Amino acid sequence: MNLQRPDADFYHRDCLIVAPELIGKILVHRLPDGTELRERITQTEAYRGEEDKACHASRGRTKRSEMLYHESGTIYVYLCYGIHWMMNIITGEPEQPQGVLIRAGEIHPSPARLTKYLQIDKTYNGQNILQNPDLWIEDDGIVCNWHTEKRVGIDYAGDEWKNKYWRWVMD
DNA sequence: TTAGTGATATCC
DNA sequence: GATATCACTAAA
Repeated sequence: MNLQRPDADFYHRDCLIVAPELIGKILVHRLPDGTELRERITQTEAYRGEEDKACHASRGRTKRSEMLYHESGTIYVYLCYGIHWMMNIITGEPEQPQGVLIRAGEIHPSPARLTKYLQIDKTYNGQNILQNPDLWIEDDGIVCNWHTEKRVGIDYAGDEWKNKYWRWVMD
């Protein structure tokens, strides 16, 4: 098997390019006891810039949205509804807030269940996925077909932004 | 359909 | 300091 890991150039592109390319890749988390949890990504969503009303950076740079402005490969994890951890990977240029939400995996088809299984929480917020020895993306060469849909759970963002087909789903 | 849950942003 | 909001899930 020919395993590769996406490098800095992979993430250093627009989120609209990176999001579909993450489909089919495998997210791996190695626990302190050596156990490796892995899950193939089946769904992603792009959040792009301060003008994207659905993006956490739409209200400017805050303590929470800070990570969106960091260099590509930075991991952005935040707590939603008091219970659920959401994991994003930052893409594109620094200072241009954008990222890709890991929305679902093969076994755990929702963002919160995925992070729960992989045991990803705020301790990873702000770390770089290219530099953390215990968390990485693997490419086993499988190419998947996908289609796009509207993003979910962002009714507050207004018609222009909530109707964008910025969600990628594996077929 | 609705409760659960708590950090964050925004308003006094 | 107080309140409203929220990129969700599970149970009913």
